[in-house]
Amino acid sequence: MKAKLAELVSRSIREIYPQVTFPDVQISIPQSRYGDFATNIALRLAPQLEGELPKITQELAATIMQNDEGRMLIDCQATRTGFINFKLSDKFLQHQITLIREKDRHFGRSDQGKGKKVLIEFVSANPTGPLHIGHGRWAVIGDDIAALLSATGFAVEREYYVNDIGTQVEKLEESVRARAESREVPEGGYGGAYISEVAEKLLDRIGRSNFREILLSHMLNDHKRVLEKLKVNFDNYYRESSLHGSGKVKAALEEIKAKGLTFEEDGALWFKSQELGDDKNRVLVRKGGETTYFAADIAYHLDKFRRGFDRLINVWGTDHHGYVPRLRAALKALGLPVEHFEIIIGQLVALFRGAEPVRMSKRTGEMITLEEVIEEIGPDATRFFLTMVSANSHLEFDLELAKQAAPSNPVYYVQYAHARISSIFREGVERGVGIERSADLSLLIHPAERELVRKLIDLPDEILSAAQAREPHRMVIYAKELAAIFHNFYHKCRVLSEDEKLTAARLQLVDATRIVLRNVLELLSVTAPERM
RNA sequence: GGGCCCGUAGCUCAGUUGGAUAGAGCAACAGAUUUCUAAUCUGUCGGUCGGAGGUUCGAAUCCUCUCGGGCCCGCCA
Repeated sequence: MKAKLAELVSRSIREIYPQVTFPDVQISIPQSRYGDFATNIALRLAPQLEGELPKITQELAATIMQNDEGRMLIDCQATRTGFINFKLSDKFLQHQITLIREKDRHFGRSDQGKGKKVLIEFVSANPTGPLHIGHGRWAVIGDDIAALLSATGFAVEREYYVNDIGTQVEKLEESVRARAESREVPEGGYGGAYISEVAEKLLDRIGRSNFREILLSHMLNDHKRVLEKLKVNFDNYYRESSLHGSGKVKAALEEIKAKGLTFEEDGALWFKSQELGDDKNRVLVRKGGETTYFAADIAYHLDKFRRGFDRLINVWGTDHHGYVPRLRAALKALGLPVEHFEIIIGQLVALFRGAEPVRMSKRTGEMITLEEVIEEIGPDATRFFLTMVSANSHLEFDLELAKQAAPSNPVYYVQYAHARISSIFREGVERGVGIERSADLSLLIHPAERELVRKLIDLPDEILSAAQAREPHRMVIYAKELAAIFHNFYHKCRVLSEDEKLTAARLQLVDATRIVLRNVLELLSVTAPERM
């Protein structure tokens, strides 16, 4: 919709001011008292044109109106402040109901991505302990971004990088073995209660030569199992060890060496990351000859690009933000397109029960796991709450609120709108009233009806901008707003009534609403219930 | 000490990449159902956008400084 209007505006500008070069036309959604859409283009054009702003604005508005051959607009107002406000015609809006119902599941989707390949890596938690609510947040954000990109025409793969080698894994194994033999866990090992549980479960296999692999599979499967409860599924689990086995780490290091970007000091091999924007140089090969995690990660990201992805997106927790410059430095060193490598940093989650903070310290072992949260409040509320807030804001997650079947709980509020619609159709069936093939949509002239259709048609723009910004929380906001507008409509406009024609028209509107609500919830992997 | 994120209504947060008189939800208060689900709706109350400078026709948004909170600063991953 925005693109259509922008095109109309651009065409009109070229017509009146052929000599002017102008920036992309921005179409915004103003407060409803101004109109359905607006543009500030006259404000931005005025300095170049030397004319008076009101005159330019008015000229442009008049031309736009003339050029609107599709009769989208009923009004196009120039304001004194330099805006041009658009009002869509009722006829145009009413027709959108039909289009939405025709597109059904496809409504909102687009092909902007043109099938470009995107790899999104997220969670990638160490297999050394249970997932916590923070992991849940990165998981949901990553999964939602992937869904948004799919919906906008990208070929997306979800990947989980498994840190299956190195010091942490060794410590894990030592800790489990110690517990299995009723010894104290070694210094710097893992001491949580889950270690004992794992030890107990794997006790009969602890003597096997491949015990470490058994242990790793166990931990990884546990993560998979929990993530599946959240409806997060990965296309690939990429093992760090495979990079070593295939010689990819060595090869990557050779490439960096060949560029003269390494040096030796204290028996270690260093990467001159400082020359490429990092605040210090980093070790690639340790004194003892072992490569670092960083070295493997370089090889991993090189491999991602070599696998043919146009764009890489990583979702990391804020505790890894300091790692960003060195990895970017490494990609630069290898001549990879850093501008196609994005890292989304997700801030932490603070859990509450009402006003009481829930402690989640690893040390005390009293950590609430992600699985416990899902069990307590359910996958829908978990996903919804974890998506609700922008990734770079801290999230205060109130378990009490998320659990409540009350209007103050936004998940229920949105789902209830969908259930209500389903209920209307159920009641319609009882009364022998169903959706007709055609209806006179011009009967939909109530302000609440207009407002509802007006909101429905935003879905494609909302998905597109949320995808481009990698900000799934916008979809939650949209869902809440749409639900609010629907509930308002529901109170003001009775759907099933004596008036058969109006009933037929409203059923179509309500059906379109159902489609949009369901599509949004589906995008967020939250269920759209028919009854509550 | 340095880096990243945050600071907007009593609380939790939006704010479309610099535009109009800064918006929601919750809480509080006052109302609404002979009706398709009251898990709902309507209205009222509520703001020096942490603070100070600066850039601009225009700043919550950009720059500098400053205060407060979170996270990080390893030859761990």
